[in-house]
Amino acid sequence: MPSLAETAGLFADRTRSVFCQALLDGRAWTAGELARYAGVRPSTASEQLSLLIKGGVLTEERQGRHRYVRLAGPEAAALVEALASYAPDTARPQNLRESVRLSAEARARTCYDHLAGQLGVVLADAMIARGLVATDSGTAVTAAGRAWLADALGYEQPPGARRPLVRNCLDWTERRPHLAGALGAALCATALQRQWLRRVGSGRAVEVTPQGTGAFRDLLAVTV
Amino acid sequence: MPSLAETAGLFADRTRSVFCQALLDGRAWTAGELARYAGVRPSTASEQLSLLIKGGVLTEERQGRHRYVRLAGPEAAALVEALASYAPDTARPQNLRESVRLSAEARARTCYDHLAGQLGVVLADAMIARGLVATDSGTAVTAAGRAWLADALGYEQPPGARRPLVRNCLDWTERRPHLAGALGAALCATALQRQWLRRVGSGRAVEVTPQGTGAFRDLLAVTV
DNA sequence: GGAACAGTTCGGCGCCGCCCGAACCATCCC
DNA sequence: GGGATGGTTCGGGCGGCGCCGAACTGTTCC
Repeated sequence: MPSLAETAGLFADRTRSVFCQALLDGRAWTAGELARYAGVRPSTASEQLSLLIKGGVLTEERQGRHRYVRLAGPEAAALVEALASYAPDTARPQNLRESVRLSAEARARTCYDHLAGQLGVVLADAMIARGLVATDSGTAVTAAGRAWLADALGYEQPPGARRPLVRNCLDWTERRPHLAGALGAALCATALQRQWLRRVGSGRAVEVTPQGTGAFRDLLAVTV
Repeated sequence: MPSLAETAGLFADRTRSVFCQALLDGRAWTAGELARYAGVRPSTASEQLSLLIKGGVLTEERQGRHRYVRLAGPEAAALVEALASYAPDTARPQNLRESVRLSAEARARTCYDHLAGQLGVVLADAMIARGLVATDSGTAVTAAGRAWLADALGYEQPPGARRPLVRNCLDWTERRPHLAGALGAALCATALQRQWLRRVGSGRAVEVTPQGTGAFRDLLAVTV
């Protein structure tokens, strides 16, 4: 059994922590993707990934010449989330503000590059209900979904893209899946850019703006 | 807002992690006590404590020439617990075993050097009910409690001891207090030594042995 | 005032950890 | 087979961090 210091040490490095936060989307990334994303050489990424795997934070899956890694499980993800969202609130008195922040994050927050919290779950439900995403065999974007994506968000999947368009990401507060993947990321980016959402406070919480309420109703027939 | 790596770095050191685990008992320790406990010089302890305070993990309270520190709050304690109890379970398939481990820890586990979980709470209730511990003004061991402690556990408070005999420690799973302090530590140590309890698995879970069931019934009139 | 004690600050030392480049292995594709 | 690509291993360099001892400040007690 590892000591507290050993476990913490796994995350106490910029590169490794960036890896873990990227993997919070639940996907399996290749070593090269992570290296480029974190801005380090492949050799460095390889070493750091091996440490995280040995420490039980990640698991790997070899396919041909690729090395896919993902978070080892919900506990690992919860640990990453807890460490990432730990806010010191050095001045204890304002418990009120702290609880406001936490409930704001429960309502709607970003989960690395897509949306989570109640908002993320509601949007995922709506897209499934409207037939934009199919869940019968795994998770896939339907033809209607692709059209919607191009039409509503102006997003076309770049040719040769590795990242799947859509992927379930279990929400650690809601315990229900929301949508990650390129679709989730595009939706989140568009919503922030067009000011359907704006970030509140210094954390990861977001809130729906008035025009956002209208946009989400028009696009997905949901009230948020 | 601190980065994941910064937050993790606060715990990624042997000395600082030992401090945090000691403070899991909910008490306020002085800088000198922690230094002796961790086996480092006072100057080192002073520096490391300042880092933990600046990082929002601990809070300090100066009284005369003493510097008392304690965990900053439940979130900090939860983080320490999560990091300390993170078990890799590298082989993912056995989700069953994992859930068994977690429920075993909820029933009965060690909280650094004393007992927590449902078992810890039940024992604390029994000791209060039998008048061994008084909770009217703070928490204190009664005369009967001292006699019981000497008689049942063979424990005498060493002269000049700093550590209080008993102290409430809020349980993060039960949300109710159990007993920490020298009493809790002595009880836990005795129970393990006399095989009233034994550790199960590689985590912090313990289970009550058959002779333990009898011992706890005889000592405290509780069935566990 | 003087002595004992708790804690802090500072300089310096040693080690460990992160990163890179280069060389190397394996896989895929033509 | 040959070339391109993904990944690993190894040696080396550099920086930072944790530790200590020594000197200092502040508190308590006689």
